[in-house]
Amino acid sequence: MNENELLAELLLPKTDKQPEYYEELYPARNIPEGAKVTRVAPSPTGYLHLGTLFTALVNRITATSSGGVFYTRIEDTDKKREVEGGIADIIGGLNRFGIAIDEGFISGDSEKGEYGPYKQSMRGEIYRCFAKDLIKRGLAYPCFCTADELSKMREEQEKLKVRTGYHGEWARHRNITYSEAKALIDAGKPFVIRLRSGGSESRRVVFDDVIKGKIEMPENDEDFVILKSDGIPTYHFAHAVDDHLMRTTHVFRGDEWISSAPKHIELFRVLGFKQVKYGHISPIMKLDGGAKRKISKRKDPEAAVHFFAEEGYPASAVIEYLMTIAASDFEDWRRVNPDADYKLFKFNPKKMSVSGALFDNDKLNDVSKIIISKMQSGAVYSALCDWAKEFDGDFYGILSTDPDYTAKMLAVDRDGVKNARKDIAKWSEAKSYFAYYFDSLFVPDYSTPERVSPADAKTFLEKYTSVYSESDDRQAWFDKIKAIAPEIGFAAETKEYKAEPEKYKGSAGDLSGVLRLAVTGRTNTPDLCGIMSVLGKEKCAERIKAYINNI
RNA sequence: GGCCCGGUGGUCAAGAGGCCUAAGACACCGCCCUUUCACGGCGGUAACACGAGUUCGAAUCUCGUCCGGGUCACCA
Repeated sequence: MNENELLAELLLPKTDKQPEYYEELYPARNIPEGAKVTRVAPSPTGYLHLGTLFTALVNRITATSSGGVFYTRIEDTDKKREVEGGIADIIGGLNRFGIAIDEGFISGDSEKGEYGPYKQSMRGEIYRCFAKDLIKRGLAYPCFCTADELSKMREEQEKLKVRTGYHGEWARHRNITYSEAKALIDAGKPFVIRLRSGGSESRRVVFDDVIKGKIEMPENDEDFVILKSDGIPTYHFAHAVDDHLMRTTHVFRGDEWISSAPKHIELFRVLGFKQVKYGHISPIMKLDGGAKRKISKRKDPEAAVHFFAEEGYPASAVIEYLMTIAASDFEDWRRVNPDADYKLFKFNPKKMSVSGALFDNDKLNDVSKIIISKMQSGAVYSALCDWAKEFDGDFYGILSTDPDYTAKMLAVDRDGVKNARKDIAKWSEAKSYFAYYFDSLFVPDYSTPERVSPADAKTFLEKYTSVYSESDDRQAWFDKIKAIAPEIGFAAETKEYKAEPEKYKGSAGDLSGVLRLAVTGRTNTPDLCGIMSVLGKEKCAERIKAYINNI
């Protein structure tokens, strides 16, 4: 054995597999030409965040568009930051948003697929095997520096105004010999394994980012850590080993990774792996005061995807909105395919924005309104109840008191209508939106519309009450309003009023405004005729009476 | 500070030297339609960060400035 082999045995004595073993264990995937293999590799240090969902979506749609595979891998190499239940929350969240997972973790505690294990903490031997191989080939070595020594070194570098980091002359253990290492190990000193970088700051690495295009940077020359002192790999090393062995073709990840791409590229090279393609995604931003900044899980409630569930945005609305950010040509496609599943959209990473998009709540609302407006009342009923059950128990109690009534209420202006209303954007708005259907939520408004005096309103409502019949269809219902209009100085037709406004006090439209106010306490509601028929004659009469008595 | 990435209306964005008098969507405003509210239709306000250069011609190419973001860990 030569010195390097001796060192490898000394450092990782129990690791006995060769890289070839894993290469054979995880053969090239049998997928069509051009199919892309992508993944999302969350670290269970918190709950599912918007950025992770967005990244997952982009990876998912890339795989789907190319007939490839999308898998999940858990990056739990940092035990200190791990959060209980994190995996279940993240994977469960992905599931709820309809991000189909072909392989890897499909729930909080189960995985499937031939390329596992899909949790990094279960892959220790694999990393060690590749690290050992690097040591044997003289491309990695142990470093015994303590955190303290490292920070002293850093201070010194800062004082000298040289680039900080463990590189070149500063790489203290770079030339450590077998016997030196052995002495330190025998003395019980902990160590990490560092890459012996062959890079130079004066040379450039160039890579073609599938989103951002050509990126050119100085080579990595840092002897960065690949195996931590507990034998667990750093992100960089795990990324190279895992994505190679799992036969990933494309890695879409947050653009905060751009700066470490040279490290990754060097790793792929020394390990003899085929370089994966990178697509660096710009972060979703948020306006804070006047400044744009990356959405933060600490400051912004919408950073945690849970927020959208609480607000009651349909999961599909959030995805639809994210798609509009992900692909600039998505909305064009949507116009042509208004009802198609977004998964059919052919995603082209070149159409992704290179600068970070500001999270636009107005746009989300609009997208969500469109989605809800297209739902039939049955679907609205179950989605609304599901939401209320979880987030607004009182409202759920109200909704479920009389399911038939609730169903009828939701059908107004929805089922069998050509152009459905774009009204509510999220279920949390429903309570106030539908308030007038329930006495416990109803808030009367005893004002009158602009062109209608309280006296006329009273007269109109008194006349109207005597002729109203619950069985009136829309036409009959409105004919009755029109019949009364001329009796009190209002035009029966809007056109008549507009033609000769001085001749009338207003039009039948204004009078229906009175009726609306009396019955619903609102100036803005869906089809009033439909509402009144759901409410029932008695309830309507009661509200009208109260209104008359109070204006 | 070094190194990267970016900068077109309030927001998302189209744009690959002449087709730009700069598309479309959201928001906002107006009009039309309309029983109300919507939907829909039509229209409007509003942008190439700045400065040099290259070119007959620049939103587009180059350089500089400014501004924003990211990153410089035994975190991912």
